[in-house]
Amino acid sequence: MARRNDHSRDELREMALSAAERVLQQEGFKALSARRVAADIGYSAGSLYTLFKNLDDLCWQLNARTLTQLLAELDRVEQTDAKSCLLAYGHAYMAFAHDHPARWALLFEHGGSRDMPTPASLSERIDSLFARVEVCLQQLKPEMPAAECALTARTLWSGVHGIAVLALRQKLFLDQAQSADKMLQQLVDHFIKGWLIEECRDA
Amino acid sequence: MARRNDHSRDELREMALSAAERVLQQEGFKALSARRVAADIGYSAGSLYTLFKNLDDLCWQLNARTLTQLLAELDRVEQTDAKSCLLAYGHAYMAFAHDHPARWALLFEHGGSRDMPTPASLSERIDSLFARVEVCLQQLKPEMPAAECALTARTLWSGVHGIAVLALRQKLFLDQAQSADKMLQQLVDHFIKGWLIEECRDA
DNA sequence: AATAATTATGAACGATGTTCAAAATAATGA
DNA sequence: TCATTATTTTGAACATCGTTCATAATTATT
Repeated sequence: MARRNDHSRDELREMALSAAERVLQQEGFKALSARRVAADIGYSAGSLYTLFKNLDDLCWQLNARTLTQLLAELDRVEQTDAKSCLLAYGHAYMAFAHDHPARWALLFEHGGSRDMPTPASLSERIDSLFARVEVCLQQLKPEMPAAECALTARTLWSGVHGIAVLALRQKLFLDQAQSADKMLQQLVDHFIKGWLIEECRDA
Repeated sequence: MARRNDHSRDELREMALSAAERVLQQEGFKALSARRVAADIGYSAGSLYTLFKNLDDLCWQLNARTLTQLLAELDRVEQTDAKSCLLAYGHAYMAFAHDHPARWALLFEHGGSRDMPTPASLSERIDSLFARVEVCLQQLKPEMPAAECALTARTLWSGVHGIAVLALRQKLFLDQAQSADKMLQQLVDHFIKGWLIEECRDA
């Protein structure tokens, strides 16, 4: 029953999001609740609804943060050769998924219910991710029209994403970890090769 | 408070699973609850716990049914040419995901929390799915060792899965529906081409 | 007909998301 | 300095959730 003014509104939002990330990381998706997050930052559950419209809103904002962090990881890639760069992106992507499974899963499993549209803050970041892939592809095929470039980038990256999903969810039933790396290598390798080679007969 | 014996135990389980599927299909994941399913078959919530260990158990059994239905869809493919067959599998897979979004999503989003292992009834069916892909690949490269075949099948199918995921979740931000089909075509086409061509210089 | 075995119930428990009147504090103006 | 206004935080309340379990109601068996 009080105003404490210990922190600004933005500080509180930041604290709440950090707490939510901590809960996700350490105790998984099922442990994430309004009361839990509120308790972790020393406030009551009702207070969260001053900072966020509802829990969905908190998740959207959380996802935006996750994506910026993921993009930052991708930007640590230093390969200049286009294909090596794509592979390094893939590795970074899968490493991120592996290191932050709950947050990464939330990225794709949240908001799946109804027509609820993905907020712009998210779609911008996703586009920015695809843009990095497009740059690599453009480098491999300079004369390629932009539309094809966008499509191809999404095809290739969907493949990388799919490997990450099934590996993380353990739906592959091979001998675990390094298979995923091999698969990534295979995917990028064969896809790029097949994409570049137009001569050499139509198989 | 009574025994009615209107239906056998197995009939009841069947009714409950069907009701759950109906709820998922018509009202989405968030509408699925023990009380809802029980009410839909004219029983009380507590009765469900005579039929299933808990809601997770119901979901596992539901997923097993979903997978058998998916496999049946795949078996309607009639292409004999290996590559056309793979493409047809891909189309069938994505059509299924499109037509049964909630049940399909449950297949991959359920049980993601902890070390809870995928039950054998599920992993068997998933293996059976991969087996179909392996047959096609084996046909394209008869001399290929089984281990490589298994890995390649999973790589290719992860790609198909990834396209389905991102298309369904609308994380691609192209002009929707037919892009997914183009992407599928692109993926299978380029991946297979790149996989088959070993001569023709190493790009 | 009496007894045993089964099956369905609904109340109960703790937990969830969310709302909102009230309470407590800070800011402001006198 | 004090009264007033504006802001912030609360905690109780509501409906819902998964789950358990003693008990009631019914069938099966003796």
